[in-house]
Amino acid sequence: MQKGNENKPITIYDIAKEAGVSPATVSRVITNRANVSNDKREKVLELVRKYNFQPNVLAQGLANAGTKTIGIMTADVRNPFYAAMFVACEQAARERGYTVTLCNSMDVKNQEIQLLGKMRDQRVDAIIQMGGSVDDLASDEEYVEAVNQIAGDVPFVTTGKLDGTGCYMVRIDDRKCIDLLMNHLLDLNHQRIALLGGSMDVVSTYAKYQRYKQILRENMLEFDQRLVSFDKLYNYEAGYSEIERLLEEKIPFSAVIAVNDQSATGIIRCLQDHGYRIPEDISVVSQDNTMFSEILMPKLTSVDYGYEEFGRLLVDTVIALLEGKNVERLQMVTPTLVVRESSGYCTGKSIV
Amino acid sequence: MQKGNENKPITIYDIAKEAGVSPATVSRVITNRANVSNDKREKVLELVRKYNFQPNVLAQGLANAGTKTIGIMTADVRNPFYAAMFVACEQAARERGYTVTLCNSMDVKNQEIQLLGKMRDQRVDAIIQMGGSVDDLASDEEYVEAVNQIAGDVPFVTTGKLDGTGCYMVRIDDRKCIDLLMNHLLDLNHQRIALLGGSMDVVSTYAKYQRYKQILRENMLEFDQRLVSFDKLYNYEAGYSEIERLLEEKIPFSAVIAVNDQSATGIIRCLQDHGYRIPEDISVVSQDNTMFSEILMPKLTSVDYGYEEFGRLLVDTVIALLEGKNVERLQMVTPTLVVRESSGYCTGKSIV
DNA sequence: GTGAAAGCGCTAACAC
DNA sequence: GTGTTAGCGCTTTCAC
Repeated sequence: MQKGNENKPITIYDIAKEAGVSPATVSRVITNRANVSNDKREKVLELVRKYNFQPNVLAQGLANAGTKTIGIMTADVRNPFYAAMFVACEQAARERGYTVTLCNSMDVKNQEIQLLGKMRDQRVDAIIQMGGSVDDLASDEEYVEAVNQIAGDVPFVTTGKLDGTGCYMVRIDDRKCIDLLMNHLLDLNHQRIALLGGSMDVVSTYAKYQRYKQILRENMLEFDQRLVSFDKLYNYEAGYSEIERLLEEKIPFSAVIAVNDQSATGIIRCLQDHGYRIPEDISVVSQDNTMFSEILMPKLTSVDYGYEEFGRLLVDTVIALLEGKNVERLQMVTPTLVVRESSGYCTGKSIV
Repeated sequence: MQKGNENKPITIYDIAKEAGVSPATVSRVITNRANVSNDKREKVLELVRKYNFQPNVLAQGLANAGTKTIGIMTADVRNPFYAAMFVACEQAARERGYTVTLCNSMDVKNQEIQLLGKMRDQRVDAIIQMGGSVDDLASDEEYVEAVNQIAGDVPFVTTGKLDGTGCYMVRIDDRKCIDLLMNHLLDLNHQRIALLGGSMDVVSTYAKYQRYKQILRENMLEFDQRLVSFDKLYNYEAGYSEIERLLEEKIPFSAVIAVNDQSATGIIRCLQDHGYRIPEDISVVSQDNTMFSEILMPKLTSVDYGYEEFGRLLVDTVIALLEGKNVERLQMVTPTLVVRESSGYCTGKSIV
């Protein structure tokens, strides 16, 4: 299968000697960066195939030719959203001849900065960051500085934003997410709709909140501050405690939009713990459409981002940048709605 | 924060010049591989700190000093088990001054072989593989060859096994998993216990099956072939369809051991779809103790592996190997049982 | 204990 | 077009 790995790995010198050309010529054909006569090119290519030759990436990197690797930083791959995104990026990169390398910041800013440094030291060609400081509504100054300094000459693309850094953004259309969800719920006759989980310090959450209010207004529906979360996390517990708050304070509502699938899970559990049926009594819709959506009881109506295309777009953007092409600073990913079991028609005016 | 990154990155030559020593000496102190007089060492160290100097890993790698990176191959990080393991390894590696790099084989053998090659080309110092061909009961010949050839001089450690490769194994004690689960269930008066999901072509699953039969025998309980899965997958669908089979064929049982949390999810959903209550009617216990266990309704009784220590052991093993230490070929991780809501006392002889 | 110098494998001027 | 040569930044003999 693999040949020529018997002893020391093959180098361009070996190829050059056997082909009767200079190492430079070999380099030229494998990098495809200069003209080489057809016969020499063929000869070299033949040997490359024969020995299954792969240029040493370390040497290539050292010689300033780039490492063909993209550094990806997520907040935490254990979150299915990031896992899905990472795999999508990995696949896309693979197809384009790039390698990816992953690190998790665990949402700790110091760690983020350090990892940025690590990536630079590894000479990644570009960096993609998902989650962490790039989600901040107000970009952290120190982090901005770090990115400017460390990733200064390396393309930096993110699913969030980082004011003052010339980073490239590939973002989910947050407004559209809410449009999808609200229209679905309004069609089902819901009027008292909660918006639960998450924090207004996060760009996307804040944008969604704004859109939510706007739609309410457009539909002459009352906006009730108590129905929305302002400074919560994005996990199970946040969902659980927030819905419990509504229940305990007896704030009426018939539907809830969860900030993501994990919080939706907590919301549903709490509702069930309190004896409510979903969607008969209360509808719950969510965002992210991770594996949880399929697996929960009831299955979740959730907004999907098209992970595969999302990842591909991220990687394509990085590569376009690397190739010196002109790229839009901000690109949008359009979400779609996947309707499942957790949302239904609202019969009563509002429950609770 | 970070200093000295203004222009071109600092090199050992810069340090050497400023310290009034030779580059070799600088190298000696940063690698800590030879004796250097105390005053020079101090001087160098001071400058290293001053400039926050980090040696170029590419150059180090090229000079055959290792890259300080561990390649990790999982079947699919979107599986919470692998995600948890990866993060655990990443943390452990970080603490020991190593970097990790992740790739997903998607359980495709050709891909696995290719990725092995990619890792070699990246000059990883060692490889950790979790899932994929290392889970095969009968190791695939072609894959064995690939590992021997490609990863020949690179320490190779896995959570599975690979006969004929001198790989190192850090494995979960499969028998113990079943002991924990069976004892728990037997204590709860269950007699008809199903073993669902997974395939007997997988080492761990097979070992568990053997142990299951043995415990049945020791307790004078009947073994019913129809109660176990032999060639299924490890996902939601597998769980769902297997339990449905039992239901449709009216095979009596009062408890089921799921091969993992994902299949447990399918099992529970199917049971609920058919109107059974858990654990009142049927107990479901699982393995992996991933986030699903906490989040499901009911919460899952599941076997935990101690991800953090597991990851640490994996990484420690790798590093011990790299340091030329003597390491046991096979090390065991001891699982523990986390009892939650999905298992309860069996009142009837057996349900269905 | 310490420096000089060769070499790791590749790329990119620079000649020819 | 193609070869020669000089790095890229580090480690490691080999002398001293």
